[in-house]
Amino acid sequence: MGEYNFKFIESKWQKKWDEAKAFEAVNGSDKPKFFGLVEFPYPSGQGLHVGHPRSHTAMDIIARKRRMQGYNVLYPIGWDAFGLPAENYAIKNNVHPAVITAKNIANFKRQLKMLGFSFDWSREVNTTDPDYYKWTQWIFIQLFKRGLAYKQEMPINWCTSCNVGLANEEVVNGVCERCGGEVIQKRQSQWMLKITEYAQRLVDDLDDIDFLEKIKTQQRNWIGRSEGAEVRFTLTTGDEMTVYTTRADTLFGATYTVISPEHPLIEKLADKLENLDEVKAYQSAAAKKSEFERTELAKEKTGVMLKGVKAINPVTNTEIPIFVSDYVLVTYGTGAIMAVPAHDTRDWEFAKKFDLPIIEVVAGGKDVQQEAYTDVYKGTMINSGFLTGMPVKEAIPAMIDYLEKEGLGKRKVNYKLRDWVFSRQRYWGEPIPIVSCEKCGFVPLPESELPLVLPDMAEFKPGENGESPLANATDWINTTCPCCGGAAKRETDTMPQWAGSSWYFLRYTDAHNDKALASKEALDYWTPVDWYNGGMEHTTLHLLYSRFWHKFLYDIGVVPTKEPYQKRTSHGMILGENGEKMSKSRGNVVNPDDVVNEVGADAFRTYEMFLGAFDQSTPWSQQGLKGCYRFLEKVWNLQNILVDDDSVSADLEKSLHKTIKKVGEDFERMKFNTAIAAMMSFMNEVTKKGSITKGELKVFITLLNPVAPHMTEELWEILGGKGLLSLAKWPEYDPAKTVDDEVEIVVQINGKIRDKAMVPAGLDRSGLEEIAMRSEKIKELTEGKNIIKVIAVPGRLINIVVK
RNA sequence: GCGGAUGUGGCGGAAUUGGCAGACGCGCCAGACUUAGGAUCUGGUGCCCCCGGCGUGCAGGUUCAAGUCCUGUCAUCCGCACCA
Repeated sequence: MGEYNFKFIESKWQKKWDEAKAFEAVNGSDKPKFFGLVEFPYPSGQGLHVGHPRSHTAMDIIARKRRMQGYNVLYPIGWDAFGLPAENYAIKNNVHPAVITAKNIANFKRQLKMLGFSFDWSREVNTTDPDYYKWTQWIFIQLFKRGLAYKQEMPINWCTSCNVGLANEEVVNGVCERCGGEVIQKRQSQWMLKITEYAQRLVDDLDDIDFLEKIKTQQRNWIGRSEGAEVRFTLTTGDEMTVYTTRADTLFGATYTVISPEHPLIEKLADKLENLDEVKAYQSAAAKKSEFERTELAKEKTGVMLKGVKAINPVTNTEIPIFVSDYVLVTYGTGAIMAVPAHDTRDWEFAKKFDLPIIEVVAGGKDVQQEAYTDVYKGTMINSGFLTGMPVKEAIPAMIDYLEKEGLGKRKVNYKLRDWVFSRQRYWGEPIPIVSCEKCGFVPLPESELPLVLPDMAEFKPGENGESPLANATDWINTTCPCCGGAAKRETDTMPQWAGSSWYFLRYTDAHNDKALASKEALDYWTPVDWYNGGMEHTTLHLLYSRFWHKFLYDIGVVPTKEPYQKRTSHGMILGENGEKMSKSRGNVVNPDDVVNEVGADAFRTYEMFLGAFDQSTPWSQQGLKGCYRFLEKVWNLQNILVDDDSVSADLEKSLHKTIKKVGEDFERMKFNTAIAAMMSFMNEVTKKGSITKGELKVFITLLNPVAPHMTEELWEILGGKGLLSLAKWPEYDPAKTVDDEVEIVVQINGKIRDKAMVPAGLDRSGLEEIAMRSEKIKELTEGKNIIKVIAVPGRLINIVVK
């Protein structure tokens, strides 16, 4: 027997799998399908970090097991390759981003191959490939044609030092990620996608899919649905303002109103305002505040009262002041609120600062002069006319009914979700396939002209005024209008990185189709994705965006399902050995290349799955890694005690069947650590026994194969197994052989363990009791005492309660 | 502030419905083999005042029985952050 030479074994089997096309999924198969998905990586210059293999190995285990169970498995991979780091690197080093991206992809590919994942490499996709982004552009055009993509002036992040527009991701703690310069808001025309149109469906359809509950919760919170009412206030000038509230019940307690600094009402009332200068000054001060300052100063309320105009509370008919304050957001509701200081913390703070009246309309809290009482579930209405005496929960609909009847307001649902800012003033992204024509406005390219290829440029620094680098590609920009044939200009903004990743999983089903993003047959067969594992950090970005795009594609008949992913799970982070997040600056980064070089891919994979609970963050441990290597080496060395016999021996049969059951079930629940622990236990038992038959070892390495595929494949060959182990049959267990004939039960007195006994497995309560009472130890301890009660739990314990 | 977690030996972590707390691995201790050991093998390893007690962040409660259920409280991490 040779030594455990993982280097030789691993490259040998990787080559064999490639040659045999062992992991290629089949389109047009009549087998049941399984579509397992992991997030395709952004090919960064740093190469793979240890977080990638955690997710990839987990899904690889599931995919390998499914394959052995007879499924037609699609486990694909690709590259989410547009994005800022490549572009920034390109600017700094004067290399084209395409060059650096190709180099990074080659490195990532080498690393992923070295880890032995059972990806179907024949379906590899790359978001920067024109054959791919042709369809990203195609989807954009469909969105545009249906009014879901529109251009609007929006504030963007502007670095005052680099003189350049920044994506949100580039603004860290309110300053420019690259230079640390101050970031302010600058208005610029931007492409937007109407994700808000799908808000309700994005919430509702969560009920039908199998996502981790915390993922659903996070998406629901992000979408932020709230039910309330819009209420119309008449002003003393005869004008009107509409406010949004979820607490219509408190209208009797509204003692002032507030509008946001950007609210159009200010413009409208301009001539009537006695303190217009003061108001204007406040507006411009608010506009100048950076996002950072606004959140920094969140606690301290500021504002200005509009002089010369008041609002009339529609139920009390009292005149109440109108304030302008930046604690009210123009982007939510109507940009105006009615303030009820007695029952809203923010209004209370504002009222205290400006010395405004606080009127209690819900009784049951503490003194509202001391703090706001905001509980919706308790409390009774007071000082509220026809609502007085009602509990809050009834008063809310009662008030809305009244407002609707009187024509003073109406029911209204609002969402926190905003439309998606889809423009980036950047080079390294998909060009937006729209031209702007003076006569025809925005015109989409005809589909026959796709892909609109990103022009090759030597200079891709962003423009002076926050324009995209593409603004310098004059030959490319100037074109003719597809509609009228006149002179027109191309859109110079590109799409964000989220564009290509919003539909990539669909492309895997039919990766080389040049007629459609994928054929109908392929989509019908493969979608939805059965199981998608990825990081929590994408929950309100990629995961939400791609659900939106998928629903849109469903609406226009491109995909057959409402939801893209049937099941979504998430893995915890791997921390540095010191328990901190891995980062270059902390110097605690573990490089997969080094690990594989030292202990091999199989030990690396095993440790990544063993180091802790899959869904939780856990620190890396070099010693722990060694432990997994030792385990594999011991498995390898079982050859030393091999008995040439294809049957399973009587004394290992039960353990083997129990292990099959445990490993299979634990894999499904992503309890990889306990599955591996069970295999370690089995191996320890074999070692203790001193021998293992060929038959037993074959079953055992089949179980281990999804975790450590190379070594088990080599052993399979040594044992004379037929074909590839990776394509062999997953073992089944006999439930009858997973239960012991005899079990140890404990005998307790008053809940404390006093004795143990081996009893037949099926023994009933009275049988157990009899055995317990016969025990010498128990006799002794219960002597002269009063037995009050005996609790017997078959298969577990007997508890004798004495006094 | 809101939302979501998490808290168990020296360490990473186990523990379906409440039913032997500490599986498995690391580390540590002892022994074996060795010229040698950061190799390998064997045995041991929660704590203590050790014939008996005590132990799952802390304080209570329910129960024959609580890591698990209930009430309160503290700590740490993550996400959102003036959303009316």
